[in-house]
Amino acid sequence: MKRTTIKDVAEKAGVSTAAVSYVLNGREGKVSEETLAKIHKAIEELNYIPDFSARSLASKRSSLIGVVIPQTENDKRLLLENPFYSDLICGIEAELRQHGYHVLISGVEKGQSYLDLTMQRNLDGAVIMGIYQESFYEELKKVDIPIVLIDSYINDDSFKKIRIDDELGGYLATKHLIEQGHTNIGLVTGMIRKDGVVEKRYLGYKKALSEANLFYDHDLVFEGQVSYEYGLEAGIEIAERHKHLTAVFATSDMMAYGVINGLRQGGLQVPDDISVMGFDDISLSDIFYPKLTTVHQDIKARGLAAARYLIDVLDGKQNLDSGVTLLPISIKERDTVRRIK
Amino acid sequence: MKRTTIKDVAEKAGVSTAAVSYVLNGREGKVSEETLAKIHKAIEELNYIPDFSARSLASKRSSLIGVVIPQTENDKRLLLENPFYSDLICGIEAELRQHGYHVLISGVEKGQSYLDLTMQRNLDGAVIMGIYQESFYEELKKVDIPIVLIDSYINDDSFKKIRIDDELGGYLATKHLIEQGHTNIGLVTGMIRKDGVVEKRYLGYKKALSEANLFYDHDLVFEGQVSYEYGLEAGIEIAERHKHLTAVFATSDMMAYGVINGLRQGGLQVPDDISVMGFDDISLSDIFYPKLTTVHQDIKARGLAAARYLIDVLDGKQNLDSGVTLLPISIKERDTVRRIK
DNA sequence: CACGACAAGTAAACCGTTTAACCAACATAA
DNA sequence: TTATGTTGGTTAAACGGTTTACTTGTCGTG
Repeated sequence: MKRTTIKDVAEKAGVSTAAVSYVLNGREGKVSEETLAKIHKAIEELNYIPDFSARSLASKRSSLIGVVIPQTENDKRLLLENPFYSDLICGIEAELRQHGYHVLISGVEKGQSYLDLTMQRNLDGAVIMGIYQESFYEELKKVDIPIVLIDSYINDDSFKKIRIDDELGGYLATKHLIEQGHTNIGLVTGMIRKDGVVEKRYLGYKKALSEANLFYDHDLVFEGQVSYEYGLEAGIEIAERHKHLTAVFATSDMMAYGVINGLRQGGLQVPDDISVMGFDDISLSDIFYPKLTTVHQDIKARGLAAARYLIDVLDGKQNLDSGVTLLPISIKERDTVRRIK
Repeated sequence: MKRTTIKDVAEKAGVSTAAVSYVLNGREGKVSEETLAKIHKAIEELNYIPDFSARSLASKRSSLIGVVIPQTENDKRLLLENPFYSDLICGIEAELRQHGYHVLISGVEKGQSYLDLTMQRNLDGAVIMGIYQESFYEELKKVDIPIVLIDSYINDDSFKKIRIDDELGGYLATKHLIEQGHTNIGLVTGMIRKDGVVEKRYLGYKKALSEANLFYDHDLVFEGQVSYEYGLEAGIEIAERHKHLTAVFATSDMMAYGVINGLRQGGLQVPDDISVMGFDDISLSDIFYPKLTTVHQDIKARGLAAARYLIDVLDGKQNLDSGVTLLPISIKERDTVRRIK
C-alpha cells in the first residue's frame, strides 16, 4: 500500500505542495485562512502522516534529540540501573515529547565518538550524561547543535552545562556530619578524576574537614567505581578494619546503599553504630530502609532544565549559552545519620 | 561546511555512487576486491559518514527500533523509575546497538496511537512494554514491521510475545507461602484487567489457594496502581485492619517494597511479624533491606530476547513469529518470608 | 496615475541514498 | 558457432519532503 504523501494532500486540497509544507511547519502569513482550512481538511481526510526522514533530509532538522547514557565498562550495558539516570531521562523525555521531539538513547563505547551518530541522524541536539575522555568532547565540538552536559565540569564554551554545586554539596554533607558530632568521617567515592563530579564532592569533603580543623587522612578515602558493588566492598572493609569511624560520606546514593549493606554484613548497624550520608537523593532514597540522609537535588528538574534549554534554543527563543546553570541543593535529613555525644 | 556525501566518495574512488552504496550495504558479489579497496580508502580519507535520513527515505529502512515505555497516568512521565523497565531497556539497547540499530524511546499518551511514530520515523521494529487499550493494538497491526510485546497477553497473531508464565509465578509464590505454613495470605496487586500480567498472577494466587483448600477472601485482595505508593497504602491498611494476615503476596517488587514500609509504619516488622513475597526480582531486590523473597525472572535476558528476535527477523535469519517465548522463572528465597509453626 | 509594498501562492531545484534496469565483457555449455 | 550465464559495473529514476526565487493580484500613497 502506497504511502500518503504531501503531493496527495496538495492535490486533494487543490494547492501546491509548498503550501502544504508551509502549513505543516506552521509558517505564519504564507497561507490564507481559507487555504489553511482546505489543507487541514485534506490532511484529515487522507489521514496524512509526514515522513520525518524526508523532512530531515531536506531541512537538516530531525526533531531528534540524542541522550547519551554512561555504560558499564565490562559489558556494554547502559548504567540505567542507577536510578539517577532513569530519573533524568524521565524528565527529559516528557518535556521533549510534548514539544514534538523524540529521544534517541544510546551509550558510547570507550574511545568512540558521538559525532557519528549526530551526523548520521541529523540530531537537533543532545544531552550528554557521564564523563568521557577529552577527545570525546573535542570531536563533539565539531558538530553545530546545542549540547547540554549533565555531569561534566569540562570548561568549554561549546557546551551548556546544567549542574549543581558539587563541591558545596560535598562540603555541606561533611559539615552536617561534623555538626552532628562526628570527627572520624570516611569517604567512599568514585574514581577522583580531574574535572569530574566526584572530584568536586571530594574537594568539598576536604574543605569541610579543614575548616573544622579535622585531620584529613587519605587512608579513609575509599576510591572505586561509582556503584552499589563498590560501596558494598568499602562498607565491608570499613566494618572490618576501620572501626573507629563514626560516619561515612558516600558520594552517591547507590554507593551509600552499598556501604550500609556492607557495614551490616560486617556487623555494624546504621545509624546506631555508624552514620552514613549519601548524595543525589534518587527516588529510591525515600523507599530504601533505613531511609537515607543525603544531599538532595531535584533530579527530574535537572532533566527538565536540560530539555527546556534545548527546546528554547531550537525554537529560537534563546541563544546558545555556554554557561552553567546551577540548580539548588540541600541536606535532606532522614534516618541514617545520628548525632553523637 | 558542506557535508561529505556518497558522491564525493564515488568521485574520489573513481566509481559510481551505486558502487559505493553497494559497499556501504555489504552487498556481496557486486564489487571486486579491487574497487572495494579503492572505495574503502576513499571513505576513510574523506571521513565519510552516511546520512541515515537519506538512506531511510530511499530504502524505507531506518535502523531505528522504537521502545514504548508505560507512563504514569497523571503527569506523562515514563515509568522508568520502576527498575523493571530500565533493566529491560539495558538489555535491549546493548544488543541492538551492537547490531547497528538505534533505540528511540517514548511513552504513548492515553488513547493515542503509536502508528504515527512508526510511520513518521520508518521504524524497523518495536518493543512494546505495558498494557494498552485494544484500539492501540488494532492500530499497530496496520504497520508492517516486527513487533514484540513484553507485558501483554493479548491474543493476536500480528505480534511476537516474550513472556514468563505469570500464572505459574503467582501460583508458585502463593504455594511457597503456603508451604511455609501460611494460611492467611493477602494479595496486593495492580488493577486486575483482562489479559493483563496482573490478572494472571492473581489467577495463580487463587489456584494455589484452592489447591490447598484455603478459602479465597476477596477482602484480602488489595487492588490499585502497580506502584510503590499503592503498596505503601495497602501495607498501612493491612497493619491497621488485617492483623490476622501472616503473609502478603505483592504482584510486583516495587509494590512489595511499599507493603513492607507500610507495614513497618503500622508497627509490623517483616519477616518477624508478617511475611512478604514479591514478584519480578528487579535488580534492587538484592540491595533493599530486608532482602526480598520474590519470584525471580531474568529481566535483562528478556530484553535481550526481544532485541535478538527483532534483529533476526530484520536480518532475514528468522521468520516473523506470532508465538510466545516463555522464559523460566523460579522462587528466589531471601529474607522476607518466614516459616511459621 | 504610477509606484512600491505586501500578501498568497506556485514551480522547480535540491537534500543524499538506494535500486531497478541496463550494459559490456568474458567464460561456459551445447 | 550461438545461446547463456556470470561478473562487475553504470545510469538515472525514485523516495517525500523543504525552500528559494518568482509570479500575480491588491492596496495604499504621494
